[in-house]
Amino acid sequence: MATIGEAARRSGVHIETIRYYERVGVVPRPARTDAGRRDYSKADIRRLGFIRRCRDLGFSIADARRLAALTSDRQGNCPDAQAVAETHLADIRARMEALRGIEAQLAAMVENCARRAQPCPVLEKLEEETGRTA
Amino acid sequence: MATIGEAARRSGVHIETIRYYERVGVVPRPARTDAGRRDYSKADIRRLGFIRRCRDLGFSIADARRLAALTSDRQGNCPDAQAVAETHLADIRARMEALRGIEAQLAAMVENCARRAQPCPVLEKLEEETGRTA
DNA sequence: ACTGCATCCTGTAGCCACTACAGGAGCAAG
DNA sequence: CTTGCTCCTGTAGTGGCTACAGGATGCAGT
Repeated sequence: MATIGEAARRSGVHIETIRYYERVGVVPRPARTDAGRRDYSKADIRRLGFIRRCRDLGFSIADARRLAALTSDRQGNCPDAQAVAETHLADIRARMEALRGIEAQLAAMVENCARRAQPCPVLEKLEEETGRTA
Repeated sequence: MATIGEAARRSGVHIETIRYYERVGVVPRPARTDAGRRDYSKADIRRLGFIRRCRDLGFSIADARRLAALTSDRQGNCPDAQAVAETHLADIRARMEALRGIEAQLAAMVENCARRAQPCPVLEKLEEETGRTA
């Protein structure tokens, strides 16, 4: 059993974030000491680490909650976990695609700047009358 | 001179977003009709389109405001616009890098799922005791 | 026993860039 | 004159934290 500070150190989740996770129900409420302080079990701390790894991989809190709920019976729910991961992977790839497009446009603008083009290529491009990109 | 609805259609910025932009001061307050309705000039609408193109390229509102302020005297301020664009480009590239790492990890997990690995590779990976990725 | 500091508690407000109402007023066509 | 569209203001919600304010507790050193 550990204080919130120890749980934070061991799980890699900030104290304030741990309390936030508790508030939104993505981690269960831990035990309390007689004085009313949070008291974390090893399982609690493992759960915090699980959520952090989900977040590091870009999963939403809602997805992290879903994935955590699947950890109880592993075998049967693998298709569910796989579906969550695949949907997220598709989303990540879409975001990369969008960034690639932006990157290309910005790179072109900056390159024209380097060529000392006149007038300013950045502002020229932004003043262009275009339809929506998105 | 145009209503907010026309300005929205022509600039590609939603009505609610236009009012939001006015509130945060990234576009100037437009004229008003006698009845108190917003009345947009061509310059106003151009400015809205400018801001939208900035946002489409991922610039923050603060950057969009800075860039818009530079449009008055073009030649002299090109280095300023270039600096804003270059900083943003670096940020975009960093984000792409982060997504690439995530994409690789997710792709590996999902691929193992396809191989019918046991136990569930997605949950296994998330339960690993790791140091922080970020 | 007392002092001082670290850590903990709750609750609230701020961040970004919108988005979604609620509740009301005007305006143009049939 | 009614219907339905657009417009107005103001406020609250989204996600995922982060940063206080203002107080209580715990523990080490003297």
